[in-house]
Amino acid sequence: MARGYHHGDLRAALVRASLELLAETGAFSVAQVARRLGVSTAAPYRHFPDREHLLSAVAATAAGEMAAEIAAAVATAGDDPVDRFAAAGAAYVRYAVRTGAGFTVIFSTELSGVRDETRTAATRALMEQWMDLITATGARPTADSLHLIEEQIALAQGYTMLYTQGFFHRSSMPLEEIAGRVAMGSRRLVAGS
Amino acid sequence: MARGYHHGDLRAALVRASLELLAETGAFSVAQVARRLGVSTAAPYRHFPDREHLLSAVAATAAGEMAAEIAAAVATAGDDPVDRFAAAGAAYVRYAVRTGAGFTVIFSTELSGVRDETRTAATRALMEQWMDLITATGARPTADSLHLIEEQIALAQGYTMLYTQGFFHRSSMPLEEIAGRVAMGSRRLVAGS
DNA sequence: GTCTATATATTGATAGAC
DNA sequence: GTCTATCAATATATAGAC
Repeated sequence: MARGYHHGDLRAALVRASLELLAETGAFSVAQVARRLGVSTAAPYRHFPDREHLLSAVAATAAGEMAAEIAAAVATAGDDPVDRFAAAGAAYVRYAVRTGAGFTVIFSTELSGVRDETRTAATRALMEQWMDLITATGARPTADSLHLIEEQIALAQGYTMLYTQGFFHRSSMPLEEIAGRVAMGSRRLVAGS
Repeated sequence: MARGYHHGDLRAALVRASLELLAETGAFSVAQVARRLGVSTAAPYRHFPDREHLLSAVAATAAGEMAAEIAAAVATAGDDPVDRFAAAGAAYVRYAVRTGAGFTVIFSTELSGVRDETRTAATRALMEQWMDLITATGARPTADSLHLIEEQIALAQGYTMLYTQGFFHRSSMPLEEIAGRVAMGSRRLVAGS
């Protein structure tokens, strides 16, 4: 990837490289993403009008991937609605830690001014899928389920942040242990509601 | 605060202004803090060797203030250990939202290279105070209490982030409602452990 | 102890060559 | 569709005047 690098699909490569950058540094800049691909800092602006629109495409991709990973985790979790709900929480933290693109990216305030139909469709699908897991546990459709999803997301995102911020000693605390904690906490939340 | 502004205690003022900046923007830069006080961008470097040491002083102050607010909230919560534990969670989210200086600032990875005795003492005192609340609930000293404090912090920090990121509609969701959710969630965590 | 001025780096973004 | 070159903004940090 030295010089004069030409891409078949730079647009998609920019999104992928953005996710890598987020995973490794937690930060995002158009210039760094371009450098990572060996293209000039001007190249991204042929595919996205500005930084926020690239970030929006990243959020859309992350929302889709996260939804897919949650669906896969839920599928192997059996039939018990609580098991499935807990598996979704664990899948969230795995994806968010691995990619650096949790809800802080997917629902970033920086994106509020960007109209992006692909992104809104992806985030809507993600939330609807999640909601279905909750109503399956027997929570009443509106009030209960909204509280429950908020609590689970808060717990999962909180663990994600504590983990990525180094609040836990990562050597003695593998990611799977965090995932297990979130699954366990999710069960308690359902039981208590 | 126009020009030629002279300070009695610029060092303390820099810390305060940093907390204001974090509260308002969620970001931090030495230059913005200096501008906010009407001093040159060079002035802070007479009081702190670099950006990270100022940030460390901010973290130390935040840890002390948060500990004081938690102590005050716990004192008015009565004698029941679970009530007191729940009050601590609510106090955390109030402080973190209001100041922008939750655990992401107090335990920021950017500070790992800064040796600052004042900060480490403040953070140690904060955590010990918090631990005392948990052991009072009857949790076993080591394993249980560590899990419980982590879960509560994750829940509280997760709600803080969802709130500040605008995931909730702030108009229909006042801070006190978030504080109440965290208190309720804390009770469930204790009950389930 | 604060100022002005400056060095250096990085960012987002644009103009114009190829 | 990508490049080189460039601009304006902002950042951290330092040197030297007052």
